[in-house]
Amino acid sequence: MKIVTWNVNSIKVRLPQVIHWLMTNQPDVLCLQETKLQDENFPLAEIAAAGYQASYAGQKTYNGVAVISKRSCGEIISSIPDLEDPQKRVLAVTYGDVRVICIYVPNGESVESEKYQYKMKWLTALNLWLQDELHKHPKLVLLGDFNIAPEECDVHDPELWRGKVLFSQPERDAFQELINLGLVDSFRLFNQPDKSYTWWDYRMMAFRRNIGMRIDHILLSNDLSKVCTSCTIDKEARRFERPSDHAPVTVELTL
DNA sequence: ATGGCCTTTATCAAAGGA
Repeated sequence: MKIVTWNVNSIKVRLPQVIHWLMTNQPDVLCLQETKLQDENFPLAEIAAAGYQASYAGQKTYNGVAVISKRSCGEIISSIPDLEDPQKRVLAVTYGDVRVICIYVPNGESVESEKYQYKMKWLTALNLWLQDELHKHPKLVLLGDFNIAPEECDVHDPELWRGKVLFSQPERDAFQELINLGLVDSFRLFNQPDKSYTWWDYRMMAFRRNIGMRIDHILLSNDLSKVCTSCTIDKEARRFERPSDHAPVTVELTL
């Protein structure tokens, strides 16, 4: 089973790339963030023509998540219970006994901003909800754009980013608290190239200079980490014409 | 080096992203 996360930064603009990527890579499940469309505008027909189904929770202009898959899913949840939040950032679906939770964690803007407070509150609510989800679903995948670089090696210049949003200690602690629930960062189960990142700023020729951060993650419950055979970042997608600023991340599970 | 780019909605820029 091949499961992928990709922040596409507008499904409308990136649709040709998403279709191309689906046809080329044939994942079982592709989770998208920042679709930036209302549900009535979701390009279901084009995705169906590629042989896939889709569930989605979108809004105008901002945020929005979707899960595209070959199989139909059950048990959909599109918000964190017990969190009052109009922003569309969560989509949980089930395939057999595998729970897939696609998330788009708030960016936070800067550590001084109200958006940072919202981010931290959001992460606390996510953690509480995940405790329940893990009890209900021992085979669980939590994946998406976390907007957190967990370790020094996940940042091109840790000294420059120390204490800054995406790499501040409270955010890194919140990430660790998710790990402490019994989740594993699948990327670090395997030897990886140095300076592996999933996001590069559009500016400053950042991609060409590999000035990036690893902020998109696939966390696996213990049951699934045992059957994980790879986790890879597809840098080729960042080289596409008119690319997203994020690259897709893929895990393979022997299920 | 604090900004350069991209997307959206809406004008003759602004907001948000990370």
